[in-house]
Amino acid sequence: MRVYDNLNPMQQEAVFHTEGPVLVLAGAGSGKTRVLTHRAVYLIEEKGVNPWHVMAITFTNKAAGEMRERIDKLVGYGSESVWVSTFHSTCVRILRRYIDRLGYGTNFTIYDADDQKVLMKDICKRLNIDTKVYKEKSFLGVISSAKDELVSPEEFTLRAAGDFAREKQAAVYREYQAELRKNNALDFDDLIVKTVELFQSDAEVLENYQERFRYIMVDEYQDTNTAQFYLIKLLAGKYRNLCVVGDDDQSIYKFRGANIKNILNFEEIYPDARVIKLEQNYRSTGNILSAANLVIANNVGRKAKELWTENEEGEKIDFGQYENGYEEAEHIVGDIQKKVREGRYQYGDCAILYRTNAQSRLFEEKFVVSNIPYRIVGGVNFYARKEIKDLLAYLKTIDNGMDDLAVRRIINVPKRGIGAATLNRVQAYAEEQGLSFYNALRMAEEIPSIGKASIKIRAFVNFIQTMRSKVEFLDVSQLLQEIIEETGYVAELEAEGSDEARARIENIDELISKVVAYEESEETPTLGGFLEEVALVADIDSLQEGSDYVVLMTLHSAKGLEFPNVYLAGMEDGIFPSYMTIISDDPSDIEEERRLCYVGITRAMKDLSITCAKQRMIRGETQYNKVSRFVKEIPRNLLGGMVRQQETRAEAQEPSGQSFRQTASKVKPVFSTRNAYQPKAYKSNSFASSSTDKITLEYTNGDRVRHMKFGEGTVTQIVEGGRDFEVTVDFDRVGTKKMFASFAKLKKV
DNA sequence: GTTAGAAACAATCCT
DNA sequence: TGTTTCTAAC
Repeated sequence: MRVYDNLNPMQQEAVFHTEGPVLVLAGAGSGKTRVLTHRAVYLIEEKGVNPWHVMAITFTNKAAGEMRERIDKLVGYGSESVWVSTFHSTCVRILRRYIDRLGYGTNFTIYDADDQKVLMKDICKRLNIDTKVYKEKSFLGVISSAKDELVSPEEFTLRAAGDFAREKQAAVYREYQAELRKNNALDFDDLIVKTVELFQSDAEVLENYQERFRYIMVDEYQDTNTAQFYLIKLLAGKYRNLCVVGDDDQSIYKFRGANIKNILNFEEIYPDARVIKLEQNYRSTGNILSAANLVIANNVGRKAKELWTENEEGEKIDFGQYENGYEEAEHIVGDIQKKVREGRYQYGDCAILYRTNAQSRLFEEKFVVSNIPYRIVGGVNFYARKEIKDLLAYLKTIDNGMDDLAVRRIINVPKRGIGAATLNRVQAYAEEQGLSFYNALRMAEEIPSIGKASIKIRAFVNFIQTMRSKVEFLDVSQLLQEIIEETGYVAELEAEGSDEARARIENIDELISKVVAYEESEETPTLGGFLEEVALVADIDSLQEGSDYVVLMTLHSAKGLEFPNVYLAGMEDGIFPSYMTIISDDPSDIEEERRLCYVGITRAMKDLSITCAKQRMIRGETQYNKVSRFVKEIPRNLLGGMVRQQETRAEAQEPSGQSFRQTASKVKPVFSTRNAYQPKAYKSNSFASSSTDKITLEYTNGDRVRHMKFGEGTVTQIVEGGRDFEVTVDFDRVGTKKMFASFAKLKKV
């Protein structure tokens, strides 16, 4: 029992109590992942449970990957049969096997937010809905919430009777669902909903999985929505060995349908549940933890618990208010630079957290100019970029001919001279004949009044048919290469020659390497398998530990992570808590923001800095914001830095006509970096790349190279340092800069 | 049918 | 400020 000796008594109880329902209320940094992994190990090694019967379910691939790794390390034999997966991947796996019992094809496609929007637009047009009055997005929101709550189109319709607006939504929902079925596609929410439907309608399938998953563990239980709740309830229905781990204080996904009652009422649904609280925090210093406790204490209706730690008090929390967002960013970047220079931290120890993705831009500019390696998590997903979606649409079309959306996306990309008028005729014909869009294309010659366009369509169809016939013989990567060749997609971009086109080509190269990586990681790689993986990756999944770059992300993305040195930026009323929650008439909205703040504070291990700005540009307008109310909930004695004067201070003054640079010096505290803010030279076009390949340089001393931001220049020096190169370049426009090759992405010209 | 430039418009957070 | 949609001219 050696492994378990490192656990504290509460953790041990959670690990050893294997039979029946268990609720583990695990505060931030209290070692819940350790509990989960050790529990899996205990089941297998001490209780003799077949690994095959053990399931651990999470929300992100990253969390699942970490858990898998740790279980593999601890379990001697058979750990690979433990089912460790996310909710969505789990459901996809089940549906790929059995969804034909619900009348879908098992090669269904998964629609992302973009696809949903395109589809919805189409539906609104068809139902004669004025999208100026009723927005597509609001319909999608309504549908998504309905699905989170397991409300079917039929039930929605019943409930809507008598209410004009609701009836309209019901009609849209019905149409939307019918269209998905026609395209043999599922949206994200459907993955869960359809699995629950399957279990409810097919006792044989349910029984099959109940038998398999005799011991179930659920991570981040406070984030589950109603559909996920039923999914778990059904699965655990037979053996009832269900262990859920969560923290009501970290419930921050109400907007996504998370139902906090799932965790708050667990004991009512499972009266025999054992409840275990983990309250010792191993992550943060005393000061940081006190701040977190005092902030969250302002919420009402929580499960009583208070974190404590044996760690030392540590540094005070550094607070600073700055004139504007630029100075805030400058200070933070300067502070990181300083701490790294002093050897206190590496770049990889530092994280900047903010409320909205838009806030990342200012930091990015500073990092680029300062030549500090950084990585932004979130924002536009790699797989949502135009060029990537185009190529994926080709693969999808080859994989599933019923996915009209994919076909429409690429039929005229690259330009084939097939225009809207022609497509409308094809569409009409398809509807008339009850064909899918693609099948209508195949019969182009039959379609009246389509004329010469049918020749162009024929060429496209032939291409797709040829590719389909090759699926069996070619690897996915070969398939992709051939698509790129035959369509001339990259060639067209090369011809264009703009910076943007070059960036796109880089992305396409990265897509190719991702395909190759997929083929290497999988025993039996398939086209469908790749598309599936792509549909389910989140940006956070690609964050790898041990890489030395500063990480920037939203507070939401940061949940579950920890960093030695954390910055909470933009702590202003109106930003955090957000404007939306301040004007909301539901007071619980503010509480959710406060929980988000709690999550943010508890990410920090040793150093925490809180910053805000007096004025800030939001969508071209200057806003003047007060210091966040959450900051005021932290007592002064825990704060260091330039604090005090701010609290009594009234609103910021009128903006003078001066530029930011000039007003800067008078308020700028501590670390005034020498380089004043430089206006950006070009449109920022940096793409954070996740490739980890060992780099080789395509240029040497004296070569001409191009940098995304600095333009062209001449290489004057290359110094090898570890697994990277430090390159010195004399740029035509901005002078000499030193940078790391892996980060600067220099291109030989 | 395609393109570029102008006008309109937008309010977090995400698997 | 940044992105999407509309319009007009090729």
